[in-house]
Amino acid sequence: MDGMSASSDQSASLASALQRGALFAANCPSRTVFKHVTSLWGVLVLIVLLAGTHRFSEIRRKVNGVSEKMLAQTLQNLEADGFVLRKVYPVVPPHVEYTLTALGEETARHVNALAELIERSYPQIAALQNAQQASESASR
Amino acid sequence: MDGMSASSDQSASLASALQRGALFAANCPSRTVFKHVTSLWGVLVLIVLLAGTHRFSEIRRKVNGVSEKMLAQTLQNLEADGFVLRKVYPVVPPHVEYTLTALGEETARHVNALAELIERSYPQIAALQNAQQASESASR
DNA sequence: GTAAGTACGTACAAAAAGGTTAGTGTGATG
DNA sequence: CATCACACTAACCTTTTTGTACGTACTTAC
Repeated sequence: MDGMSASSDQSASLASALQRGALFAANCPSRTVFKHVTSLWGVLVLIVLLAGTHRFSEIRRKVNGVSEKMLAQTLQNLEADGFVLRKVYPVVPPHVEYTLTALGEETARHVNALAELIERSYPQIAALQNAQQASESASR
Repeated sequence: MDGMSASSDQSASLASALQRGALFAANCPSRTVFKHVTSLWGVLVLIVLLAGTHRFSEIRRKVNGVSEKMLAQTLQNLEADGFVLRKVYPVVPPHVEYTLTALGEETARHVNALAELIERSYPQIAALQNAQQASESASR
């Protein structure tokens, strides 16, 4: 899928940019969806749900550091975008279950792969950052 | 005021959750790296650079809507994390080129796959959202 | 000589994200 | 009988992120 040289013509690059999708358009609604799934909490929720159906507080316990407010908001976004399914059991202590939809599962797998890649390469990244800091302070 | 006791109590559940990485730990540095690559501008820059080496203003023209400041910041982050390589030609009108590193290319491919998935499924998502809005206003 | 382009840095303002606290209503647990 | 757990919501406040405007040092084009 290469063959596209770095073109300097603006209309050509714009056309190719828009061909591949709307994400490159300035005020495009799919950017919002994208932010939902790539936000830190969105990512972690998706990965947790990849392991199966969870209740609200189960997710909260697994995703360390998320507040109830943020978790609720994240789940609402993911539900509205069709990534997770929310099932409410009308019992007296509330019981709500969250499950990935088919689209959510596919998305979560991509997200998980990306997360795993970054986690695996993090030691290397950290080493690089230390080296850069060292050379910076040496040049000063 | 909780969470500090987590280091001993939740360590068991943390261990299982964290087996595949540190992203689930509350204040883990790899979350920062993750945010760099999954931020909207980070994503779009990575995808643009997947097509090859670009100059600063070439990227700026392709990523519609990004300000110079944000683009500079994004590129600095991606460079510090080892995803992009910055090459400066010390000529009088400044000339700087940005290229993906090997790690950056692998990351960008993942990111691109995720972006393409979301773009492809966006029509479906938008339809769902319209349907949900319709049913909401009907129930009122 | 005036304007535009290049690759940023900086100061300030606006906006968004996120945290904290409190509250809901019942039911089980101590 | 008091507290906790559940699954949130609302109000309020702080922190972080992002945008805007401007400056730089120089060159090329008009």
